[in-house]
Amino acid sequence: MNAALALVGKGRHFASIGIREITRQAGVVPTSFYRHFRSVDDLGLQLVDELGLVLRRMMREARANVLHADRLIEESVEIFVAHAQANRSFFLFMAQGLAGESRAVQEGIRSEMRFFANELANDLRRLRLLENLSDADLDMTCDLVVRTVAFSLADILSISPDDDYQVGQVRKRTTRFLQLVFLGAGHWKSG
Amino acid sequence: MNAALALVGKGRHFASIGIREITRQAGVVPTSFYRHFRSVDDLGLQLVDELGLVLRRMMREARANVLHADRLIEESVEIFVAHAQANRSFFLFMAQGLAGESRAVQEGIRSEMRFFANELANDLRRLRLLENLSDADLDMTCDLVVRTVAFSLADILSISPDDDYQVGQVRKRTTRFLQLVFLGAGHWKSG
DNA sequence: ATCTCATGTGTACAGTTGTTCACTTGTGTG
DNA sequence: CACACAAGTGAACAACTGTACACATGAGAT
Repeated sequence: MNAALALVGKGRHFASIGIREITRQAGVVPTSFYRHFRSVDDLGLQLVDELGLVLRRMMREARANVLHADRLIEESVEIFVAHAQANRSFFLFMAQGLAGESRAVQEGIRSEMRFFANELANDLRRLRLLENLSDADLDMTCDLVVRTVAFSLADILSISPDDDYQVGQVRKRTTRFLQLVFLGAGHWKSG
Repeated sequence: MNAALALVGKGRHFASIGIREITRQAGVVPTSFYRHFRSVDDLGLQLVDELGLVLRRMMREARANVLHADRLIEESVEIFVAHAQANRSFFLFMAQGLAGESRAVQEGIRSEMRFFANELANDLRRLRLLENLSDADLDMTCDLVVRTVAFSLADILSISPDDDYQVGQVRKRTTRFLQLVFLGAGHWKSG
């Protein structure tokens, strides 16, 4: 799995990676692959599971470190960007998988995003934010938030992590996007 | 190019398609490929150009047919969904290319999206909508709108075009997303 | 001390890939 | 009519692919 991720991190697309390539990167003979996975798609599914762990770690850190309610968005975006850079290959895999070749992987990633959106909705309820929204509308808003952040992934991953200026730009833009969405949500009248 | 699109439409990922596969689908001998393209990436770039035409046609139709300013969002979404279904393979290619393997294709698609966002901003200015926004903030808003719509692509493309119920759901959700964004934009104070 | 079993190895095979080269063929232009 | 030329052909190549099978090895349990 690390080998596959490494290849993705080097710019390859998951859909174009083969068994031999993976085992070569892992420093192991091709036949060994079958000791662990039925196919490359199977490996992909297990990667999705691990991606879930990465996302959960990120959420936990966000919950622990976002202290000032008034800077909630900025700080969350900052944590997100930091995690995206620290787990570059994982998030590359995620971005690829969303429109990937394996229906199962696609569905898995989407399911992780739904989970993430649900958790976000719960957090907002707990913080007593956006109480003007019905449950369905809150879910809708969180869905939009998660999508927006996910799209920023593409921005982050396509620039160099060292380019502080560009990273700052992405961070600023993502923050504005979310502020806009929350502003809209604050004025939304459910029903 | 049609052959490549057809393969994408059948569920293959562009990054995993080879020359022989394309020519086989086209009913032509592999060597013929080189008469037209330097490489598969080259073909991808030309597909991006054609994608640009598709998008422009869509914009033109939207401008011609969106009559009632108060139903602007709904009607635009409807036209978008219709085009996404009518050009399924093209939009699949677009979704794949966003996180694809070829940097050039990636950049091309992004550039098309920027163009689209700019045109949208111009239209809104012409319609005297969102006049409370500075130019930069209007651009930002349009960027968010285009991203949101692009993400809905993934939803549309992953369901069957015949499943009217699901298509309706996607249409409704996308409309809500955009209403939320525009509501936020309407209350946004530039500067 | 022996057995089990997860992991890895080596060899093999048939099928596929990208690319090359010299060739045919049809079509429009001078 | 002759010619140029864009488009397609067929054979060939070495490199690579997925997968099968029998075999090695080392660690933990009995």
